Amino acid sequence: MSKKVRVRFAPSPTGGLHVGGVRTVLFNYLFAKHFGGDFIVRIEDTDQTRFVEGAEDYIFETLSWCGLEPDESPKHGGPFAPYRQSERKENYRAYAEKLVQEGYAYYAFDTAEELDAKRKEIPNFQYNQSTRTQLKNSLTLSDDEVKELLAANTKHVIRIKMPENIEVKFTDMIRGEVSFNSSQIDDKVLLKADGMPTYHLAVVVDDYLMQITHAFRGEEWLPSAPVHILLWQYLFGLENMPQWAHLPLILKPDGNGKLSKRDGDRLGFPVFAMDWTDPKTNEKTTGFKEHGFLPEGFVNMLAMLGWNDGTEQEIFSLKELVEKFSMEHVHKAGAKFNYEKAKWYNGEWIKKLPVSNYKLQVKSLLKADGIDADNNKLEEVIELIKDRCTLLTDFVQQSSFFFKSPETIDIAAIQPKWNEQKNLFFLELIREFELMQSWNNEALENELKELAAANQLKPGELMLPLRIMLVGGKFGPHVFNIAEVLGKEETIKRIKHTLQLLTK
RNA sequence: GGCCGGUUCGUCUAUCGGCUAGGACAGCCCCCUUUCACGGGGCAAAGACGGGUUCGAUUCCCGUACCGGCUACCA
Repeated sequence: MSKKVRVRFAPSPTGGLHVGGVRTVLFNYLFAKHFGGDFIVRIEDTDQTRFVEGAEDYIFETLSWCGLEPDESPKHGGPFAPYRQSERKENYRAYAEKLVQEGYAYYAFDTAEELDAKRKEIPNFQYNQSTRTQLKNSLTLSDDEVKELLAANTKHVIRIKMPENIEVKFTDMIRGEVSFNSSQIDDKVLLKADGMPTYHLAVVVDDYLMQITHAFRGEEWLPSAPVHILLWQYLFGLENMPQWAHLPLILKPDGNGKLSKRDGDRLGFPVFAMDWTDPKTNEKTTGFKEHGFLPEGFVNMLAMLGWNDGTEQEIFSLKELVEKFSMEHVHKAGAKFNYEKAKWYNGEWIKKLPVSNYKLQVKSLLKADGIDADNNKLEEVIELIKDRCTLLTDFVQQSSFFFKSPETIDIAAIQPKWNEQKNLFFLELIREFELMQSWNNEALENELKELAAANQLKPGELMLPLRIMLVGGKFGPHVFNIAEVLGKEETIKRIKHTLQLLTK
């Protein structure tokens, strides 16, 4: 590669960032960093009617959380500023005018209402080479009429004049050669009546101006690729065009079709990376982060949705992904999103990462549940239970009994086999526990076993009742580990409490 | 409808003409565990269909079917 690799992610700030979007960012980032290149974020806010307050900040917060920091962006600055298309508005008109002068585009004066009416009247109406001769534009109007309209500041757009019957082809990094016949493509608007460019013009101009070498985007863009190819040819030369890669789509888990926010709501899993509240409707959508995902797990899961390293390895850190990423192993077909597998990746990272990486998050999760956990004790507890958690939020349920007495005791689990002999045993156990000098896992286990033997009871009959007394239910790590962390006083208190419930 | 893309176990995927089609998630069974998980072992489960090309096709070509994307002065 002769030129420095430069890629861009070009979101429009219209709402929360969806997994498909983050995956596009990820592949951009991995590709750029693999080749020591730059990762640029450019905000495509050319549609002022769809602007949503806060969406841009949200995008950057999401990227930070994922560990995918841009090298250049409106937030990070850079030599090609500004990075917001609304602030680059002045750039575009000249290119559109140049296209008109050279005969590759034309002015169109039809109003949106007129075109809407056409669409109602004619099914599948398109503004294209067969219909443009009957519409109000600089191809049908005389030069004088056009000049007059322009001089009178008549609202108008600039449309590309699609050539007749030529093959437009390009080589996609993922799909190989893709070709289109220009006769099938309509005369897309390049410059809107408000003077803003459409995506089609803006993406070409800015990719050129920002010296983008490789352009990744979702597969839904494939049909408009020929428009972009032609613009490159007319404006900057095909030899300067970035290499395109159209990424496969992320599909809904059931049925078919693109994954949407609605699917998550319907099926009960997140679709956005982080919580997003729509400022207009106040509708809140929860994200992977708040669902208890670690950025490592989230990124790992996303990377494996459409890529593999050619081996059977599935767990990768970001650093490893950067090292190993290659376009040859990007899958062509769309992938159905599988939340169970997503959680598995996260569970693997919970087990793999040092507790210090996520201790603070668990702490605040507990706090939200009314538990103020001491740091040292929390770390001890997390070590004990992390193997049984796949989401950070699981820690609350799995650890709350370490910090406060269980709210409910599953007495039904011990009552059927409960008798006076066991009652006496536990009373005796309390006395023995009170006398113990060293309060630890093994000592406690030995104590219980010895006492059981002396009373001709099987330890197995006593372990479950003890667990229920301390935990409240049939779950959690080794019961003596729990007792050790709980300490003498609390352990005895909980045994006494349940004993009371049982003798009622 | 038109154009473009896609098609290997239920799901994510490996295979770059030699396959007893491998792995992972989910499922089922067993072991470990005096709870629940984790972990270990095992079982079950796939090349859409039809034609070519070839000694040999999951792999290459063509057609069909099915699925998806696009078809805005939205990105």
